[in-house]
Amino acid sequence: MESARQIVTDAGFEALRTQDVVRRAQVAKGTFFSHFKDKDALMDVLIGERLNVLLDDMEAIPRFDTVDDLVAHSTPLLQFLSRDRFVFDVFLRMSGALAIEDIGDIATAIYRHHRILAGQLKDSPFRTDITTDLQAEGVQSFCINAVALSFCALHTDQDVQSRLMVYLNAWLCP
Amino acid sequence: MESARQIVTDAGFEALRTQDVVRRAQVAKGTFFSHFKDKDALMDVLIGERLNVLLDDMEAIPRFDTVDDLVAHSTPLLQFLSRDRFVFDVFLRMSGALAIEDIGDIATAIYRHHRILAGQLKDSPFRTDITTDLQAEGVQSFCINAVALSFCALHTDQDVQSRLMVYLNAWLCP
DNA sequence: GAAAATAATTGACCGCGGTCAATATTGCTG
DNA sequence: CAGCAATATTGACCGCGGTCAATTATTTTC
Repeated sequence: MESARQIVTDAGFEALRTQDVVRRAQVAKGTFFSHFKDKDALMDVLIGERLNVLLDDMEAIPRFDTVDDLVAHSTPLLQFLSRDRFVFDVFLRMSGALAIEDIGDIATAIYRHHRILAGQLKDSPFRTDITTDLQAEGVQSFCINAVALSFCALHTDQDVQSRLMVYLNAWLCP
Repeated sequence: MESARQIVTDAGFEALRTQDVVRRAQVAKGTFFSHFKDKDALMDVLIGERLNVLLDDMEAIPRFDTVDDLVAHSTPLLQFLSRDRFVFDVFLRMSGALAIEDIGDIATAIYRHHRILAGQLKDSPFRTDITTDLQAEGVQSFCINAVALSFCALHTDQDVQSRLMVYLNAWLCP
């Protein structure tokens, strides 16, 4: 883990090679794969811990007074995901899991994000015709969509935040 | 292309190997990669043509009278995407492109889907406080989200359609 | 403390995507 | 048709993720 973190710091997520990790950690390749199912599993942990740091900050917020407020407090997460296409791809790939036993850190972080959002939305002055759980699911869906479009050459007219703002105004204050 | 289609028909998208494609097509590996940037580019065409068949059907619909109607007519697309995890991963990966010149068939199909939806929503009896363009973007976002959750072991309580129904009722008829 | 059972580690090896210098084919021109 | 340029094709080769039988280390048992 320490070797992997160092490589990511030095050269970025995309440049990480299992060979380099094991060389740095002074172990054999097989040892790596006895600890991690595959390379994605390592990425899952690496990205998961980054997400959890950002979620720690987010958890401290009691509620959102406005949509602007929500978007502002979501910015660190959005920026982390939209900074690196490779990271976003791993994020999408690991966001769900076919079997309970391989639910990883990213998927867990997404549930945590959902719980945090739902809690905060409970005390926020938005629409009341749907549950805060559903509101939170929608917010997450729109966050992903906004980040995804930020990577698309045909959608360079808006940045992630302003796109999310439009979505969430329509979603939370119809 | 013909070789690739045959392999997919016989063994599925995930089992496709460039080696097998070139062997079947009686050409060398290098020839394949002079026609396609990488394997994903081939997948993009293969999946893109499937999507366009489904969109052809969808285009024939004039409008949606209810959310149920919209969901019902979206079912073929949803089922295609949620049938095969590998296909959905490629779909997500190819859904945007960093540069205009590598916008592929899947990304193009997504724009087509958006245009079709926006056109149909124009004549549909849903909310009028936001543009049909924005409505369509939201519908797409929720479709992706519903499919993504269908692959997640923690969300087996609902099927894709009923999940989408909940989303779209909240989105289009607030 | 020796022997047996269990667990951890190793690195040669494989499969597959992708590259590229060499070679063959085609098209063009006088 | 010869000669040249442009284009298409080839397959040996590379990098990297992942496997697994063999080996070494650790724990358990009597």
